[in-house]
Amino acid sequence: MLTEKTESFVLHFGEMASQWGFNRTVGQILALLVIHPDPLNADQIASTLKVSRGNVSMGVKELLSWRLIQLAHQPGDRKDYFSPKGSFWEMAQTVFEERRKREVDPTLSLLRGHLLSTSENALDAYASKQAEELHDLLEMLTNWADQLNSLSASQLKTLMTLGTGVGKLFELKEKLIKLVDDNNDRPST
Amino acid sequence: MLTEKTESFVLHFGEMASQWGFNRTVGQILALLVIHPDPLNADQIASTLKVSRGNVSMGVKELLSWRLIQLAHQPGDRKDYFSPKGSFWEMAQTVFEERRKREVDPTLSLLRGHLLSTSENALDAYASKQAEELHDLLEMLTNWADQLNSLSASQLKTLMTLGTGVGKLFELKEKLIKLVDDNNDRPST
DNA sequence: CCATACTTTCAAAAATTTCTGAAAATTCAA
DNA sequence: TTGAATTTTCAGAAATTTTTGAAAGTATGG
Repeated sequence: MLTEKTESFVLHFGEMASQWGFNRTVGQILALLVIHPDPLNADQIASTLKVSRGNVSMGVKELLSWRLIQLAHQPGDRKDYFSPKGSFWEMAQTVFEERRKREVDPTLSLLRGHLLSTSENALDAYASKQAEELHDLLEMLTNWADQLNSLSASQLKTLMTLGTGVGKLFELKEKLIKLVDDNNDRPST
Repeated sequence: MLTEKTESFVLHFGEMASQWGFNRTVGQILALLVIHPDPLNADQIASTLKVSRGNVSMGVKELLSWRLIQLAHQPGDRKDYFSPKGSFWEMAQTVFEERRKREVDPTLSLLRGHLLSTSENALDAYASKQAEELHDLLEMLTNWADQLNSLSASQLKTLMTLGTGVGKLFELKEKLIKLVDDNNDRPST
């Protein structure tokens, strides 16, 4: 039995789930486990979310395969109990990494394939040029994402307490960019 | 008529499209326009992708509403011709920004709602604590994303030519973090 | 105006995804 | 072993999303 606030939280994350590569039930299960202080078993999840037992079994299996939740047992109870695994940040890191593997890496491979083969006509030549540009952008973005993703929870916490300090870091970065820009613009003067 | 390479590119982006909030046809249309050196009209798109005229009309309408493509006319031809609007980076910026508005901002609002209201019981108290933690993480991540998203194309290009220099920036950042960490850890020594 | 060229709309069909629930499989205490 | 408790599977049902294509709508040159 959920309070109104909690229910809205769970329903909202059900709706958001598809954006993150899960279906609604999977999102709701994760949300429920995250806002609940104690581990829950599959029957509790099913009755709370009003979905079938089989659906919970599938959802829980998927969340385990993403390593977003973990299994535990209560003494004297044969049921499986589930709880979130790691902090929000660790969960986000897991999802980012997995999605990069599933979606970005294959795209980069495809684009590299385009670069290797030579083009016989003008259409192909233009396509190759575009493929290269997209490849470079994607590679650059994934590099940045990897850097961010490699931050430990404690490093992130520090950054968060820094608050506007994060902005400061970017100001610094911009100065550096400007410096390089200027060098590039007048290499001969 | 697409070459094999170009066709694989278009089909791949059709598959990827759902990850970016579009349907397959919309992804294929955008990919086709991006890889093609000249603007195409709706009939050309429909016959190349082998989808109905109506489907192209819907897809093109959506891409226009996202400002990812633009409309132009050829002299002496009443048909509408379409071409991508802006660079890959500008398109990525557009999609990021729109998705933040549609997906992240509502989530932050919901979480803030949880923070405002007081909790009557232990379950609610725990839920509020979790909501706050997630809120702070999301807000921090969107701040970073906004900073990255605010880079101009030329700034980005400079960063790309820097190559491993990007890594250097992060090393610098880590030194700064460490500095603050150390101050926090022993405030009295 | 009108006729023609073109675009949009949208109800229904098709395709795809998700969910259910009964049956099969597994686990474990006795 | 056995059998009760529990989980998993998966074929079909339900829900949702996408696509089609014919009809309605719009614009333009004559």
